[in-house]
Amino acid sequence: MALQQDPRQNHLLAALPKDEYQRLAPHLKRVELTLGDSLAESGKVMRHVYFPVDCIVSLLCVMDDGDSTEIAVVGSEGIVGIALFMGGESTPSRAIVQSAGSAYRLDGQLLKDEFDRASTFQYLLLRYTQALITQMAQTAVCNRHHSLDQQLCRWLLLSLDRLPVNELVMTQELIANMLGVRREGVTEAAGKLQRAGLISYRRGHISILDRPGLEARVCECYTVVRKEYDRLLSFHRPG
Amino acid sequence: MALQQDPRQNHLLAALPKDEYQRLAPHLKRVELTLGDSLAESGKVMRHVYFPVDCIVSLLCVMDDGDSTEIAVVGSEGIVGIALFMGGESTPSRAIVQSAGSAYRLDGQLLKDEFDRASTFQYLLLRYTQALITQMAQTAVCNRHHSLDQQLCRWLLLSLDRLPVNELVMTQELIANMLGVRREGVTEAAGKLQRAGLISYRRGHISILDRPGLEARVCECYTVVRKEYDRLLSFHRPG
DNA sequence: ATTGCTATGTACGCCAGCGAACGGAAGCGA
DNA sequence: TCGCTTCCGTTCGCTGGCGTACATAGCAAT
Repeated sequence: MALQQDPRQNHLLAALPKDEYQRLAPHLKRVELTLGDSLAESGKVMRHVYFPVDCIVSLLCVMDDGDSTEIAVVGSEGIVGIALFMGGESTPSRAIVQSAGSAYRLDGQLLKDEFDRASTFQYLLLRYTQALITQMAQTAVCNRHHSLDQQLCRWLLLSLDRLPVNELVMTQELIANMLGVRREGVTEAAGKLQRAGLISYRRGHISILDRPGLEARVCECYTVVRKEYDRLLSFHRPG
Repeated sequence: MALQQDPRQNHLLAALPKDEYQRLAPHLKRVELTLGDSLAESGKVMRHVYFPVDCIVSLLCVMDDGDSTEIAVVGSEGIVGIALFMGGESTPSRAIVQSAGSAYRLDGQLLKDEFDRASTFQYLLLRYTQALITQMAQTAVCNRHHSLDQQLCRWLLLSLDRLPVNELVMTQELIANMLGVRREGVTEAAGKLQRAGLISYRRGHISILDRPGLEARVCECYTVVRKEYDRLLSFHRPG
């Protein structure tokens, strides 16, 4: 159905006034992304940005020894490729598809041109970037102060907020990569949540059974990020 | 002497073309900052931005239980108050003076006006913000993967890069607050560095004796941030 | 159904950093 | 000079997460 093909399922695109959107629309190309796809590599100049509609993209810092840590996630509320309008054209982090789905791709130069019109688009992208900064800052704090259990809750909730369904396709191994911890640690933490009846796990599929229960366990980091996203990004879809 | 009073000791101001600088100059007010001064409080709307010249400002996330963690530091290469041009007007983090010195203060509305001219100023501020993002991301990674010893090295080097001298006035208690660890942990880590002849500690004063030695011990996080700052912020002072 | 791979569960020793408690010493002010 | 405050050093037991190793169990392809 038509709605399924609407770029305006992405919140940033949805918030654009008509004229700005119509300038961009012809250049938005729908792309299907599958788990593990890379949208940006460390230090590599980016040629496009991506507006997710129903996928989730992780921003990961990768270390010399191969260990990685997720520093933020992006879903339909955002955009992948902020370095293009911030001016750096690349970042030291990678962008990896964490949950398969669709996105709309836009050429980097067109993005910059529209950004430089000092339009609503610029306003939206900058506010979004500030929200993203908050997420990264809170990730740093959480890494320092909170238990793996709580971090897993935070991670699950952040992912759920960006998905239309209550299930995510994700192995414990992958979650461990995201959080930058051991796989065994995730097994144990997930086991606790499962025994508490909050989630149900089966071979690469996590179902959330009791979201309020998760929210009761999660550390404040999730709430801080959530509120800041609401505050900064609660613009209305224009007529 | 006159140079001491030059706002262009701040690199961002220094990089402005003449006309843009002259629009701002009359509104830049020099302020003396002392250790512990707060330039921004969590959630509070900011009225000014600050361009440090020889002080260091820490951006801290404070948790409900009072624990805090530094997510980035700002010196003469940057600006405190990015939320003002990013659009949010406030952030969930605090900005605290970590090393006393001077800065130039600018009214938030004037900043926004100049930013919205889509001028060099905007270009510089956005690039700086991207560098800051890298610092925050790398802080998150470092918090996850590296030992307190290495983090202390990283912290010392990041601070040194922003100071004209080889000594910092800083108690171990404060460093612990910044890093989000116990004071005893800092004592131990600093003791190792001292025994290795890299630093010398005396009651609130740290002298760096062997900077290459520190660089040899520090984790890659420092290097990544350093390189990204160099890459993004190596613009020339215009005639 | 069998095979084989991948995902998950569990166990064990290890260590960095935590929390708490205390002693000593450097500096400051009276 | 004395006394008080702040800062630094050290200890001890504890625990969360690490590294390693191995055992089971879904799922898919043959």
